[in-house]
Amino acid sequence: MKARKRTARKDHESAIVIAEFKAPTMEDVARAAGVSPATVSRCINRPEMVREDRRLRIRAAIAELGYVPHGAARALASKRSMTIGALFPRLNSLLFGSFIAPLQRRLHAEGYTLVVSSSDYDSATEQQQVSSLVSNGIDGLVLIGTSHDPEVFRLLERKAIPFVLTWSWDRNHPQPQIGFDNASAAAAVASYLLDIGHRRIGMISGPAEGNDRVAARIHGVRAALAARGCELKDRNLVESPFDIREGGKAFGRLMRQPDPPSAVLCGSDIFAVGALFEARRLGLSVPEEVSVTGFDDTDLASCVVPALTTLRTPRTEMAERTARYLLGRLAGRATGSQQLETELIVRESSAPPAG
Amino acid sequence: MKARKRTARKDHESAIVIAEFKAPTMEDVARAAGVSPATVSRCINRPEMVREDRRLRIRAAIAELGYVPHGAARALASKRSMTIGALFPRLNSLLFGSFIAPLQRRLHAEGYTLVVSSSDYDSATEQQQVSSLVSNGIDGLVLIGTSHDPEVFRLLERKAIPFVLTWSWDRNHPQPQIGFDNASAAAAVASYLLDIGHRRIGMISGPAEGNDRVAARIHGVRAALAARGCELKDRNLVESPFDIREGGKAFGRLMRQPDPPSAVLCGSDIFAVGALFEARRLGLSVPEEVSVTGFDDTDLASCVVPALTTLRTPRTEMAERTARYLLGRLAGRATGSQQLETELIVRESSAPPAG
DNA sequence: TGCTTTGTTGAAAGCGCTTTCATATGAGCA
DNA sequence: TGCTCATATGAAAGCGCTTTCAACAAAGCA
Repeated sequence: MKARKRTARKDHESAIVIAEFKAPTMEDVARAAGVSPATVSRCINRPEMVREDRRLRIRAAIAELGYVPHGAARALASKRSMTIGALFPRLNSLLFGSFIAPLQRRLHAEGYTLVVSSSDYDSATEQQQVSSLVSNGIDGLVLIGTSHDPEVFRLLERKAIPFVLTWSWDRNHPQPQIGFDNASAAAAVASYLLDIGHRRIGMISGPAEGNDRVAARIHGVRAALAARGCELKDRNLVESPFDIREGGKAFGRLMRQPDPPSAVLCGSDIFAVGALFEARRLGLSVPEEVSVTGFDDTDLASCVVPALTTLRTPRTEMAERTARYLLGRLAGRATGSQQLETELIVRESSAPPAG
Repeated sequence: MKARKRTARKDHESAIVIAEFKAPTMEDVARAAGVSPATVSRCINRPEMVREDRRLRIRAAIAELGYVPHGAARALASKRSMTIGALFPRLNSLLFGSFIAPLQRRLHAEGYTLVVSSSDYDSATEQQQVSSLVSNGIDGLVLIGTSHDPEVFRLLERKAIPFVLTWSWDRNHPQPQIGFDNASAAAAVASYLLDIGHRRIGMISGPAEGNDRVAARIHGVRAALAARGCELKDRNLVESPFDIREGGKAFGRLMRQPDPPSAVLCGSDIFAVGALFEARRLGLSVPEEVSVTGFDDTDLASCVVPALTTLRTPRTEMAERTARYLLGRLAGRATGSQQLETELIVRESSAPPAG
């Protein structure tokens, strides 16, 4: 297992022998098992092609030498890296448990490694990251939302890398998507609030610029209100960074108006949780004095007191379908876009307006 | 840029010509720029070695062809993949914003890609994941905690892959570490509670098995209590999965005892937040009737009402130092273990016991 | 028995880069 | 002018694998 490196000194000086570890290669395994490297390779990749006795010998040799295949060499020779990339605008906790984790679990089960990175809501960074992922040899890519620089798609198509857009669904978009309709999901929440009697509705939204999901949610709320003869007044729509504390501040701003909304529809559970805490600080009781709704149905939503009325987005299912889609594409199967359903979860934080 | 693939049919049948995209290689760039591939390679990796006029020509060719280097080929030839692995027991939100994100930012700034994965608190999975990471060619590895299978270290040493253990600090551990002393951090919280008069102290802890950080925290609390003539009774120590709701349940169990603790020390902010909500449900006021402390000082800690007294762990600094350490090792610089400081943050959720 | 078919195997040719190594060029100096 | 030295370049040899391809043995068939 050790290779000896001889550093010979001139003439009669003593030779210095340095022992150093050299990672075993496939050739070493082949030699140890008494077969050719080609057979070792087959044994690893398509074991059924190798006769059983040799297979066992090879496996024993692999175990004994502690052989670990060289991924780069493999990728170079086979033209597939067995890694999938996922590029998110930001790596936040919301994503994690419910989307990235199942995605990676599913991919890993098929032998793929998931590489995640973030673009920080910046188009140039996104391009650069996609390029870096492509350079790293990803076999497939998961993107969030529909709005991306055309250059990104050009590169992916050029390299023939399968990709899929998630977290949104837009029937007019040409690219493969696996997501839900943010506009109608948000509209459902708004309609619910209208149904139980609210007319003065406020909204806390993420920054809409460059974020199609956020924009769609705002649009959905506006549409739902308009359909019932209401409107979302500019002063009742406040954009805030995705952060609990900022959500609280936004809520404060909304509620300190002379004629505050009777219900605040939050574009994210993050905001709603912040709003709940802020309401408590302001001495406003939820839902008696003001209703608050969230979006996404994160873990927190059901833990919080009062438990949040929110819109459940099918993140885990989305992750699983995304994995399946990509794996399918990589296996040469053609699959189409998929629209997923969302569900309004009514809990304790919403009620008909007082009076 | 298109390669033409001729599928010739026999004899006089017409030939079918299929145009397909072929990603440009370094050779294509070299040809376009009128130089050799070697020069293109140098232009990418050590631009100062290439004369300016050629450098410009090469860059123009790269841009024009949309050339993206082939990472696997690069890794194979250069023997470095420019990726760093990080293996966590679980990918939870806590880690994300405050540790993984800064780690990846720092590494990315130096041209490295971070690959994260999780072992699910399982030693076999961990080994397998390390092996997979090594196979993927990581140049360095970040591990959490001190307790790992010797096989893991063997493999890393064998392949001469620099690694570092984080989130813990144990002066008796031989491996390079960048972390903090969980035992004394937890002891600090316990001492504080003792200082303000608590004697009946309960603790909600994560599952200690196979988790050296959790074990150290319990140990620290025990030691601090013992030093003041108190003890952590078995019935006052409850282990719970890392989950808000479970934390709440654990709190309920603690408080429903005939002689409940006057302060509950939580081994994680997660538990403390759950405890806060549960207290509200039980009609217990915090801190008047029971003090609650957290651990880590996550975002939530300061947002929650009442704001959490907690122990701040230096996650971001740890990430930065971890990155610096690994980058240093990769640059051939030798660096040592580093112990980081923690800080007790007193907020609203703790007060002297009633009466 | 002679033929085709099926199942296993090894030799060898790359995959797209990096990195010696040798060479060429021009500058610096005497 | 003739020499050395520093600098910039290209040719070519791999990096460790996968994957044709051809070879061969064993099996099936007539």
